[in-house]
Amino acid sequence: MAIQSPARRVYATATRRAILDLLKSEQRYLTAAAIYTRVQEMNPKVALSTVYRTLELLTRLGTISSRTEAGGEAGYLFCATVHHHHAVCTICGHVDDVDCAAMEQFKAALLSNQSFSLDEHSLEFYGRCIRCRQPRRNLQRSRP
Amino acid sequence: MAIQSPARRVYATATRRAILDLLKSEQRYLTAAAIYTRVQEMNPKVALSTVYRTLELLTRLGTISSRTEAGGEAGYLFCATVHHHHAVCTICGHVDDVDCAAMEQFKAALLSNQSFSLDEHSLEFYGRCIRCRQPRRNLQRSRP
DNA sequence: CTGTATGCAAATCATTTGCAGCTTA
DNA sequence: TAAGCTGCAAATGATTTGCATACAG
Repeated sequence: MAIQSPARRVYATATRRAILDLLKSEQRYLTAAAIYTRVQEMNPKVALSTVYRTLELLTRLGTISSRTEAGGEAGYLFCATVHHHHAVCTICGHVDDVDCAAMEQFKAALLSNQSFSLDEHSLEFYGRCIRCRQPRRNLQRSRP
Repeated sequence: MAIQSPARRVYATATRRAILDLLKSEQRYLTAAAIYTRVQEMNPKVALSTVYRTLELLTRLGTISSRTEAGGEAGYLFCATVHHHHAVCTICGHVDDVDCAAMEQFKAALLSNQSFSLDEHSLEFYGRCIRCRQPRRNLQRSRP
């Protein structure tokens, strides 16, 4: 049997709260560096390593998820639900959730077409969100 | 109008051929380090930087595609076709192509449900390929 | 020959880690 | 008061780059 883990306590510090609040409010992927910049506005003494440690903690707790962005940097997103997909706006970066009902269809087809037994899948959509579909009022911003 | 690029010549060297052949034969994602090891068996003098430069070239030419693996390293796969998806065997790493006919369905649903205009999507499947579905004869190998 | 490719070594860049001092519960 | 955090500085590890030399066409 597995050895029982010592049930480590987790403290709610100001920096941790700030990082989580930031990710909650921005509904899009943010890099560690971008988060660091924003959190420094609050407390200039925070260290980048603390940001990384916090992001690692939140990921481990299942509170946020991450993915690798184009340049090789990691992007972090507040997203609590268990399994779902993302619709990522290519203009403002806004992320919405999408369910995956139709996936069962794929699963059956895969099994009969190429005898592939589907266990997991990862799916992400890229396009223009409702606000960015009207050119005039889009939220375009520099992707940090 | 855009400035005409100088149409740089591309040489077919032994190292480049070896890397491409390797990726063609292994139908799964390989890391730069793994490729480097294999290519060294042929010519011990190759440099890791040459491997990276070749992978960058092949990616730019659209001959291979890459993705970020779990540990943060990049994995490279020979895959010439334009748009499709992958069925990745979680046991042996073998990658097969899958088309995405049913995606049009998602597209319509996304547009009507959340006014999201779908331009691109990325989708990857994880499961057991035909050979690994029989426990006796599976091809399990260390994932480089 | 001339433009390209390569090996080598040094430089980057994102991320991680060791440690001593500071905080939270 | 502990058990956990944090800042700082140094260590990693993957990938990139400068440069002088070797090679393909």
